[in-house]
Amino acid sequence: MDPRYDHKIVEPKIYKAWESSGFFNPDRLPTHYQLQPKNFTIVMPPPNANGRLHAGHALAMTVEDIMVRFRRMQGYKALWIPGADHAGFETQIVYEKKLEKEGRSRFQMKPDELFKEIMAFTLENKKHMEADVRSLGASCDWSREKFTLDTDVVKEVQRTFKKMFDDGLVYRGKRIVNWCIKHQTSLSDVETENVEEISRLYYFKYGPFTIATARPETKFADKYVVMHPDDEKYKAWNHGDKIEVEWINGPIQATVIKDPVIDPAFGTGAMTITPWHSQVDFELAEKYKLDIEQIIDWRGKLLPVANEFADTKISEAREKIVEKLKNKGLLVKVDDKYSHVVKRCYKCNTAIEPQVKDQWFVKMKPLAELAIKTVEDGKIKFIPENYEKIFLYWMRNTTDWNISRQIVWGIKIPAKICVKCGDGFADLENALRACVKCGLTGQVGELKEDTDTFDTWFSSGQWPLLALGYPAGADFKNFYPTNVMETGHDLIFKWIPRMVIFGLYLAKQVPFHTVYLHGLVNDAQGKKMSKSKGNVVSPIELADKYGTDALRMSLVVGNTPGTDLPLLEDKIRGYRNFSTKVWNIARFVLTGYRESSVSPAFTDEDKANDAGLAETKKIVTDYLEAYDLNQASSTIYHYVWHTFADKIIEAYKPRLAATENTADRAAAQATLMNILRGSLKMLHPFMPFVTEEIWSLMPGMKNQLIIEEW
RNA sequence: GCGCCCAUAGCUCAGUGGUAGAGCGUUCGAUUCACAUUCGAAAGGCUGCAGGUUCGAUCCCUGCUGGGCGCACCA
Repeated sequence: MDPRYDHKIVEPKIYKAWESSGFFNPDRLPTHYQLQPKNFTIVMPPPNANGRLHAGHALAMTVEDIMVRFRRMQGYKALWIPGADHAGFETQIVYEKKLEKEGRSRFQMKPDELFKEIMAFTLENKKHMEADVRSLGASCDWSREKFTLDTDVVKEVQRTFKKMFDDGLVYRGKRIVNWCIKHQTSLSDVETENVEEISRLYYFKYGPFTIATARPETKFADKYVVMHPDDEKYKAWNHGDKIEVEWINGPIQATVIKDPVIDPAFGTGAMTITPWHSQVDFELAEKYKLDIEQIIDWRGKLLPVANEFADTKISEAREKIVEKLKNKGLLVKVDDKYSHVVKRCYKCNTAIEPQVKDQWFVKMKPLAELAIKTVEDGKIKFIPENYEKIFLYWMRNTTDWNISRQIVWGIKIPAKICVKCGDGFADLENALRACVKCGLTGQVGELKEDTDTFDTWFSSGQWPLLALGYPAGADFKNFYPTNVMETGHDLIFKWIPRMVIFGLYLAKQVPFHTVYLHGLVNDAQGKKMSKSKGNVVSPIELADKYGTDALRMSLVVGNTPGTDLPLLEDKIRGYRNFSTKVWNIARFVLTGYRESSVSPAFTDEDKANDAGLAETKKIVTDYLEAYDLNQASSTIYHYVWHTFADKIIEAYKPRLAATENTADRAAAQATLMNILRGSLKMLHPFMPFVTEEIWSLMPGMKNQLIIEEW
């Protein structure tokens, strides 16, 4: 054996050997595995095809690989399906930046051309992502790899839409959406960030009232003034009263609305509403069937209703409008320390402009109820447990889900929209020619194709089904429901609920029995890694420096699910030393190894040490079965280093020093070999490379360690 | 405002109803030995604060203080 373990040479060699042996594919496992009736399945959360893996992926790959390798060695038909995510909005933004650099813009391109370009770009980059997954030692079945824009995936996602449309679970509706004026698309709530801001709160005279607003630029068409029904200050007015008001662009007639959503203690207790650009206002408008009018266009500029301010950006218009109101004597006061929360685009940080738009929505209530019941019945186990509470809390407070996106890089919504009445219809076969709804009233509604694409989570929510070939695929029959969904705890809202819902809705069964949520990997200071902060550490570079095994150990030892962890280089170095230790243990045991014809005479010490190994294995197995990777890995680590190396080997040195092949020497040697074998097996899921390499150097080993019996 | 989590060694974090552990760091010693090092030893903790349950609480409960995160809002 080489005096030093060189991971740079060994790792690629070993991974290649695993791939060519075919054991990542459960169908190609040796015979005794085929007899094992139990499956173990994990569907990999597909990494973005466009990017390299980050530290969070490294943790995910490590955790999932440990689970899969453990079960494979136990004799399960272990299936881990890799995937690649087209990552809709994310990727389109990356590509738009590229276009920007080249002096182009997506708004000057034909949608299908843009789509083709992004596809080529994505498929080209996908190789790098896959290489990263391999370098982390992931024992996933590449022959089953799925891309989220594979033809069958696209077709099935569209079929789901049709089914939901037929079942009345999706509807076309005018609703407030989160509109990003930069990206020219609506965003779901999880794609926006709430940022606390200090702004000015302006108080204006509005007829007999004083109203407060942070957004004077939206107020041109405000013609409803709202107050709480029980507010003593305003008891002189009744719901529906008409009043004459001198307003920004002259006198208008306003209507009094009384509604309990108003907080009498905020501002003056009276406000005017702008239903097109505010969620609450929109809801009021719906409730009382009020007129709604768009004030700000899709690019964030004022519309002609603003008269002389038309075509001005809202940020520029604000102070000018305040100035005008001040000159008209309508400005009462300004509070410049008003703290409130503003929604921003999670990608470009642009302030979200609430807009009313015709979009497709998923009716969440009945689906959420399905999910709640299933989880309450204990059909899905959360690790750590408290995430069940978070899941339920979110599911109980969910609102309808806007699934329309105005970007090309995604799965097209197979629908037709009526030009006349604005209603929409699912249309998979491109068969609809005229509006059904208008047809009922004897009119002809011309239809146009919906050019929008699905929110990425609409398709990724179906991923466990799609990756297994739902509904007709053999894998779906054999491997659904999967055992574990392992992903970051930040996806407890974004992804997990949608997968549960689609699983229950489409397959009538949970998509997975266990949800394992790992923490987020931060930098050494515990700060979130981000490109803008420049503190991103590549797991691939660290693995290159210290070995993948060392990186993997550092990510699981002392780390608990659900808790964020810092990526500490010192810690990785510590486990690099451990892999060196393992290598040297093997060197010591194997280089002194001599074939012996003498039958060994085992001592009490030997028996005690064999028993110690068995006991350790039992403990580790129990931990692994409970998905406690921290305890499992810590236990092995201490056993191998501080029991096997420090105590047992030291104690056996005199017995091995015998020059003759005595029965005692044979016993000592056999015992050490047995403990080495057992240790390598236990370590293999955690440190697959160094253990497999040592295993190949052991005398009389026919199989790869990856398929050795646990 | 609502919800969730955390508080343990210098740092980063585990853990358990029976007066606490790891990695890194620190100190001392050993090392021609399988060891890009390793081995042996040591120092270091009123387990955030105050109550309660218990024979016994770091662990379970309540409150408080201090942090983190998520959600939702009021113009």
